[in-house]
Amino acid sequence: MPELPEVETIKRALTLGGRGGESVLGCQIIQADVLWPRTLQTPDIKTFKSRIEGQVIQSISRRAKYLLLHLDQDTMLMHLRMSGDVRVDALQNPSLALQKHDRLVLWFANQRRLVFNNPRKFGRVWLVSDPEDVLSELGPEPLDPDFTADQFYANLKRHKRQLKALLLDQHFLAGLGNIYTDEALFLAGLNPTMNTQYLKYEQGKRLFESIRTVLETGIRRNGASIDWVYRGGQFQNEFKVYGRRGKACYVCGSTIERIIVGQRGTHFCPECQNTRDTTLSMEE
DNA sequence: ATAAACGCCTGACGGC
DNA sequence: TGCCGTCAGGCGTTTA
Repeated sequence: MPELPEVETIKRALTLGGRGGESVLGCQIIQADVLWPRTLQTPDIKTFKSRIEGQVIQSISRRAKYLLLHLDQDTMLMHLRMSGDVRVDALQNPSLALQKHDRLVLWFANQRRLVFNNPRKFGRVWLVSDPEDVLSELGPEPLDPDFTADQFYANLKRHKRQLKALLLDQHFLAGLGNIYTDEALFLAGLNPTMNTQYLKYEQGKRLFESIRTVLETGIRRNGASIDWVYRGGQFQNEFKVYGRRGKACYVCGSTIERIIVGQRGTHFCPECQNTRDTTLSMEE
């Protein structure tokens, strides 16, 4: 489910309230329950429960697709992977039933609870004293004001890979997923299969700006809501290529295609995104 | 270095 | 109705 804008939306809701829940800042954890043991990446359940109980949520942040709850002593990190979601329940009725696929619960002292729901069980939670233990291998944050188009292009040119596969690599750039990558490549007019070795500076700069534009638009729309999981986002109404196989391109009217790139379903306009590798051009 | 195949999971959807 | 294949917002490991 979540890419950078969706996790950012959840972060803001947990910080400021919204999405049907209240802010969890200042909430003290009185008990933790792990309903699906493999949710916990580290430490073991017994240590997790004893360490987290009593700590207060001091602040909340996001790094790439990770959500970070900063506690008194430790940081709890969550990665939602494909189908994770986080909600806050107010317990007017103390026995309010948990929901299907709830995997981890933090019970607060003020009659609330934070629940990690995760149908496909891919999501993971960490409790560590130093979040860098988990985050140290991540690439740059695309919206970091100190990250520049020149740096992005220089990084691109250190690889000879299919462009989309590189953008999805979290070591290269941290936060893009399948939807926003397809949308950014369309906005930049670049073919997802082209090799980065043929990318010109102007193309790289335009890609950098397109990535920022789609991420910022996604955040402004509170992320995208698709499939059976609803989070109140609206960005799905602005998809230009994702999920539009067989439909007409809004720009040129060509039929949007779906191919596989880097093991992922990939949507693009063959006319607007007809950049191609030099080698392929010579073969044609 | 790059990339493919596969594993991890549940559920929705379309075709027959 | 059931059954079946396909697809799904991610990522780690293993294998070429």
